[in-house]
Amino acid sequence: MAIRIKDVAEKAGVSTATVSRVLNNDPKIAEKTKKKVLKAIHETGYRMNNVARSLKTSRTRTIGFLAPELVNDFFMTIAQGVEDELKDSGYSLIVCNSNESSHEEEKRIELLAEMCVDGVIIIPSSSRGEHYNRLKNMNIPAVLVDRLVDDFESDAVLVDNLQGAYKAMEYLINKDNSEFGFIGGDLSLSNFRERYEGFCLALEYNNIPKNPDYIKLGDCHIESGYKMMEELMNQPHPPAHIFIANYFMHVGATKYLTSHGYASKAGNQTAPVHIASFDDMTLSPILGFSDLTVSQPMKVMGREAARLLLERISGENEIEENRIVRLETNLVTH
Amino acid sequence: MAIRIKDVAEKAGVSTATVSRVLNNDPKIAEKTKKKVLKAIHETGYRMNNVARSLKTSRTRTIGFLAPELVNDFFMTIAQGVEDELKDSGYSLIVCNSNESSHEEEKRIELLAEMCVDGVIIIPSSSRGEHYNRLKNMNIPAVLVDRLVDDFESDAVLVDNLQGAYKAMEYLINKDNSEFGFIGGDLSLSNFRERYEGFCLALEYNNIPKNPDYIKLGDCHIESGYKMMEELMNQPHPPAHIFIANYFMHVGATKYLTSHGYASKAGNQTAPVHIASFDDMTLSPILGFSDLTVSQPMKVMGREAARLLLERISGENEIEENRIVRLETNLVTH
DNA sequence: CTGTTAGCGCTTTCAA
DNA sequence: TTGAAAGCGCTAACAG
Repeated sequence: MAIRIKDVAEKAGVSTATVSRVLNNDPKIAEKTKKKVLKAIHETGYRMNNVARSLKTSRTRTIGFLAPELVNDFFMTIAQGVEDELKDSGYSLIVCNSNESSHEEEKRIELLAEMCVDGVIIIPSSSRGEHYNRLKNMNIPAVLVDRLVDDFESDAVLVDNLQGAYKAMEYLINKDNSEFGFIGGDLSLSNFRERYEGFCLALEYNNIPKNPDYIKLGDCHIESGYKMMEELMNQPHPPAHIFIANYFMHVGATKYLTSHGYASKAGNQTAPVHIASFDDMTLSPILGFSDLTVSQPMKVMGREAARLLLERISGENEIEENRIVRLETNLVTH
Repeated sequence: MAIRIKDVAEKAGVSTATVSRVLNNDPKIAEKTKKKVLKAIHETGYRMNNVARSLKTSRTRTIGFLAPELVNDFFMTIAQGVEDELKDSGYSLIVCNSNESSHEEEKRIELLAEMCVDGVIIIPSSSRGEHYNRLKNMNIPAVLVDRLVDDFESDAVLVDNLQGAYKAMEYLINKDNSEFGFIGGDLSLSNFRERYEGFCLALEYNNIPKNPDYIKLGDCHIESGYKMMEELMNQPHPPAHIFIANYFMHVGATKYLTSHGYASKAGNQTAPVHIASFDDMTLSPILGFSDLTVSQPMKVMGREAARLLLERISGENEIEENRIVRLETNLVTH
């Protein structure tokens, strides 16, 4: 039905091998033949069948990107970074959704393996990583982004979460060292744990007592942020400053405050709470109650992940050890 | 290197054909043989090579999803809807980014065609659709979502944009029929044009004059929304009510107002402007100055698109005409 | 520089 | 119910 290499060969009066060579930019081909073939390709409207090529070469020139959610600017900005880096490499990205479930994640990985992707970039959906080993068995290189997992070792791109949280806390403490609350995600996830450690360290260093009632752990979603903020504000004496370890929880917390009639900082300084949070997103500037965020270099994270992966795939310099790239965060004031 | 069907066949003491039959749930296979094969599959850790299968069957069981941006909750929620619908069909989704460029879009379509996807769902990046015809040539069914394009006909899933805008305007007008501003995107895009028409119709019907100075057209991004709002507010007599035809422009407009010290509706009604906008997103409730949005059923749009596409792919009932599904919008007050 | 040819791993007639 | 064998469309020795 579709035009095959054979049709082009016949039209150009050459062999299929020659057409294939033209298609693959083989240098040792006569300029004249090349022209002839190119003309035939154009006239027939021939398009490569990548499935056939992949079967032969056992390379698909595709990379899988597995994120816990699609509707998530943080993950998708990282994906965009990956794409940017891949753009000129001839590789294309297959974006998949693990739906925040280890089980779904496992199924997706199987699928990507069956599709014979050349490599995979994963934003882990939990701290469980044992099922990633299927990739190792199949010799498919993987790079983790944002967090590490148990029972699986590979290249990874992370940010300095501890340092980021610490710096933000330092900023808050310098303004006013009263009580500090913390809203965060599951501490079994490496990134959240590190941010919590940064929070604690800053308090310790400044001799500020840590009040357990002020520590609220949820699940890094808007709804959870809302709930955690509610619990915090419903205390007899809520903390004046709150560090939120994740953008979406920050959004949820803001929703709570807004919908309960709290006045934001707009214009006055009588706001009931003062928030600093991890992640600087497009909407961060319009989140009231907050003028400080810890910005992660999302695109760079994606680019780095792609770079590490392409190096593994090309396999030029047999890399033995697992490489962990730690990127710096930036404080952003609004 | 990897285990092939042949290895399994040898282990089980049957032919490759038999293994293949087991793999494909062929009913006419002896229960005993099946058990034997399954055991061998399990013991060898065999995994299907989908590339080889696809070459043979010329079906990849993959669907391409092409959106102008990845970092866009609107597009990604639609993608999520597509995934939801596809979940139990054995098809998987390849999410691609056209980067809001017709040219990139064309390249992506080529790529998807080369990857031999079984169908494509497209959110067009512009009103140009002529390059989509390559899909028709290759007999790859396509479904458009969100907007129509010139020079290409296919199934499509849209919302009733005109009606949505009209309803929102009606709501605003009922509260106070003074001056109305409009901030929107490129009117060559069918969705924005329809929303503009709804805006105009509502004014006409209520005998409210349309002031050309109050009509601002940008490019449906945050920055543009900011700029358009700036232009509106810098007029000697800015309109009191503004309809914004897109969520991201609404965000930008809000950014402008917030960063220029305008007090939002929180608590008082002295806000300088009153905004209604298209799209109801998670953050819509915390956008000040606004208590009304037109909600598009994003997930349903995705599901419908997937449904239409799968019908085309299965090709059971040779559908002749192009089907346009128009979904209703909902007014949401915050 | 170009052609011949042997598969890549799978499915699917056809024959047994 | 199972096996033998012929390809799907492409690439890569190898030979010329």
